[in-house]
Amino acid sequence: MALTIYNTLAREKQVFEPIDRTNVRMYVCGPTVYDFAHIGNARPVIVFDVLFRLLRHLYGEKHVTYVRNITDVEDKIIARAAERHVSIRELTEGTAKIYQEDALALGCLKPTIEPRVTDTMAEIVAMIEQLVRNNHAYAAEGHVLFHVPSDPDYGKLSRRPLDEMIAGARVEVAPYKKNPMDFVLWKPSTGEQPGWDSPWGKGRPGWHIECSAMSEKHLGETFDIHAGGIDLIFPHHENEIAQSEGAHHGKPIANYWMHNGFLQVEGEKMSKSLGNFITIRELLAEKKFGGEQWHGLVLRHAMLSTHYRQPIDWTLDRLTRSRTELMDWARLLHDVAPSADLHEDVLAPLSDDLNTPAAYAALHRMAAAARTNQEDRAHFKRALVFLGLYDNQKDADFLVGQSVDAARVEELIAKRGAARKAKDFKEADRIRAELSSMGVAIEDGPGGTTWKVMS
RNA sequence: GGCCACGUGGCGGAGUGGUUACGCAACGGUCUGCAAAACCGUGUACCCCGGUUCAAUUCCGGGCGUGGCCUCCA
Repeated sequence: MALTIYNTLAREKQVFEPIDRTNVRMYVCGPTVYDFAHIGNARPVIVFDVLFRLLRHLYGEKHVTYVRNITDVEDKIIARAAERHVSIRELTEGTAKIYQEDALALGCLKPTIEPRVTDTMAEIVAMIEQLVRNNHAYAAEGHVLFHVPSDPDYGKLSRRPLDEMIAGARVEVAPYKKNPMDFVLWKPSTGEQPGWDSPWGKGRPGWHIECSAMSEKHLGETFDIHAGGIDLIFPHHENEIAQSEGAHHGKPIANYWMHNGFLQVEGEKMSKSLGNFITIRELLAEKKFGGEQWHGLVLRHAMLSTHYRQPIDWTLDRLTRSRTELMDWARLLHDVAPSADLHEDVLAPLSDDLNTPAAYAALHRMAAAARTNQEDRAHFKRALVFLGLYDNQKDADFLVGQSVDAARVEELIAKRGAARKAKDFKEADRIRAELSSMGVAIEDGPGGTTWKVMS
């Protein structure tokens, strides 16, 4: 089965052909750890985790290297640390830890490597020196800048003509820039600002160079897939290409570029000013969205119900439905042993540019079959586990922060059973209503009365 | 202002130059003390206007709407 990927560089779907089948390499731009990650940040984390899982399935677990960086040097970090009167280290360590916990709660596998900018400083300096030697960069007033006109291919990812960008530039151009488009590779640090020694004095890296340096360090000069949010296409990814390919004499940095679409909340742009800004942590642990807490796998299920390149509207309705469905599946699959092989009906749509909604159609067929057949249950469970959507939870586990007194429920069910036996249906219905008011639904089946928590 | 993406039935959401997924909700039925679950059945949608074509939701052009980038926000 051929894997096809929509390559932003080519603006078309292409058959994926790895450089080295025994070491397939992917890089995803991770967070700048100055604050909690929001739900929009969760999208690439989840989506490209599915890609990681798929590649591991296709090429073998030991033959895929997934790098997701943590950017722990950046001006927003400096500002935030000063605001809170904590050290930069304290801020970045704490934020990075929460990010990693969030990713785990969202059902994501740990990346192979999670490099930090602060551990990559020597490589960053070396790459900048190489760019200077290759006449792609110049030093000026303690800064080192990438000279955009030195790269005739500049703009090939975002497909923006240079002259147009310069014309549209709204920022004041720093006087030391040879060209308005030139961007910073290294900038001087003074006073309290974190800094590292370099040939250009004490300073710190610009925004884009860290990804070029970290990807080269861990994946080599050319690797297979580079991914991130669509808003990173310009300028971040464009500049990464310019840096890496400038340093490596034109060798491509990555063969395939993948970008996930944007997320909105209840039909509006998520922003602090609109008051609809929502972090992953708030969804998981606080009752801030719809007055409820949400299980990480419910969030994952909701996120994957739209194709990754489409815009997604993050709504309460979507989460509620995702939870209901997951609970239904859990009732079917709890304690079922998964089958060894992954069903082709799920694999095929995933292999078509991660078409998760089409894969979900297959899951629904499998769910229907699983209701009557043990073998189908095993296949269905295998598929859900593969997608990271299920890890043997009970249905009520997906109702976070709600608790039901199980002993009391069982007691009422027994009383109702006695009333039914005595044909006192009025009393039986009263007890049903009482349970219902507790949020418990009951079902009389051939094996007795079962109950579930209503979502 | 420039560039780009998206606009599918009540809702979510794939996909396709002709045979129109899938899920939720709704409605009808079987079953049930009543229900629920399960099962069976019902519902012909593709923003607007032109164009190409035997045929367009699908291709092209224009418009409208929503969003993104151009301003170190994924």
